[in-house]
Amino acid sequence: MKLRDDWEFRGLVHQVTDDEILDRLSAGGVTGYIGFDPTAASLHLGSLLQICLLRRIQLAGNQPIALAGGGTGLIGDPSFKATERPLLTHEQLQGNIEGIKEQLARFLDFTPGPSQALLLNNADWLTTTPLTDFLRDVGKHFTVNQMIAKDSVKSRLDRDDVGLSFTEFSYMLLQAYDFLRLNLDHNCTLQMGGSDQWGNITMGTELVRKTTGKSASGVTSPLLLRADGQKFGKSEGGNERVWLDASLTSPFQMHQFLLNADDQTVPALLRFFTFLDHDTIRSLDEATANAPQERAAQRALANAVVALVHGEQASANAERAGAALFGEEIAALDEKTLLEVVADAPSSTWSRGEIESGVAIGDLLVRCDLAGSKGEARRFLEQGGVYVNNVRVDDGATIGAESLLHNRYMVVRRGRKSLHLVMVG
RNA sequence: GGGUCAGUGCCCGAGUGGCCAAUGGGAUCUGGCUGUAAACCAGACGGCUUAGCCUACGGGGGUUCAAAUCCCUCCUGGCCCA
Repeated sequence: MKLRDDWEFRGLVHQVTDDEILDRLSAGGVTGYIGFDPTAASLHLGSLLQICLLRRIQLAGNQPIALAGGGTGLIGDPSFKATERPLLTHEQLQGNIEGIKEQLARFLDFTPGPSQALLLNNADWLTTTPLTDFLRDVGKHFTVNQMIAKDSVKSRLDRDDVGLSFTEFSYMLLQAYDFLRLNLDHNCTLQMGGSDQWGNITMGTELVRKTTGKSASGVTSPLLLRADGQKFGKSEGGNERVWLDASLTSPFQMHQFLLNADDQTVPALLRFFTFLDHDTIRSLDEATANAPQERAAQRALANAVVALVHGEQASANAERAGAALFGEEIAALDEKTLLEVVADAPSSTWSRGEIESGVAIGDLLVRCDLAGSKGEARRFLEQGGVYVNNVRVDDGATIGAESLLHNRYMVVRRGRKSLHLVMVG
């Protein structure tokens, strides 16, 4: 299977600077890079698509470079952002860089050879290049006229309530310089990224061409949208992203998130985020069409992605926990299984005395962090959204020792998916 | 620096002295229907010791019986001029 055919099947290509780049990648021997913004200490599900691209080119015999944006992170990418972003402190940035470098390293193969992955940090050259050299060598190749014409900043320039600082405006030059440096130092001839990076990527290919006289290529992947048009990657529990760091988004939560993917989006997710072969993907498409309630595609997706990010064991555990939580009566579980099922849920430890003397359900919710205030707790109760050990509880109820499972545990649930484990200790 | 317009609840955005905890939309949350989906329907959506009270309309001060609404000042941003 040639890379070109695979990528076309998967729909991974949105825009290319030149179509032949796909043939060169298919043949192998190309060095390509993707930059990762250190805006947080962990990468998220959206970045996983980009990570997979690096992995895909490596598997096809090319050299992938994962570039951590330690230098560009000091500035901030304004592409398609509605407002100016506050600058990260050097400390935050340093911490974020450490976090994402560690994550990136898990997905690529660093064993020496022609397609050995590299992990670089653009702070290494961006913070050491003299400003005057930069302006003469990089800035001179671009006109402000073309820079302000970019779609990525156009909306900011057209709006009459927010502006665009020079700092952020200059970002595209820094990214272009990254490409040039990688081209000169590592013979890198390809930059990939999400479709929002197209403008920045073409700045880079242009700079390489003008400086070296040689051509460089760019490939972008499509933006992933849910059936309702929302950007993919928000978790169900609010506005938080789905992180790759297990301490921010547990394997169980990630598994649940993917399991809940809607039918319209699953085919794309399977193609973007998994390495399953084409026949398997096609049969999963059919399964969704013929028996959507089985959610075979969602299950395969969740298992594959969690296994990729967190390992086979974590994936199996997450699947088992979900099955137990949504399929069986929680009170029937033995102690060991119960603890596995709620392993990811927040928990709190209570004294036996306070449980035995009875706790008002409203207070319980607030203390378990399932309600932000007593007023909110009352609302949940009135709406019938509160469960103790999967049994609905009414407002005014008092919870006592009789609710303890195995004489020690109590699973408090708000709504469909918000859990809390109460332990007597 | 000068002029001018603006800053409202998570976001957008009404409100120009009392009827404003503040219309509306979005997001979010809960329930219903389903497949632990989507769509759709219903409700909620500042806090509390909840027939009431407290805190809120960029910050501070003032006028008034009474201010998100008027005045002063400061901060922040857009646009125009220098």
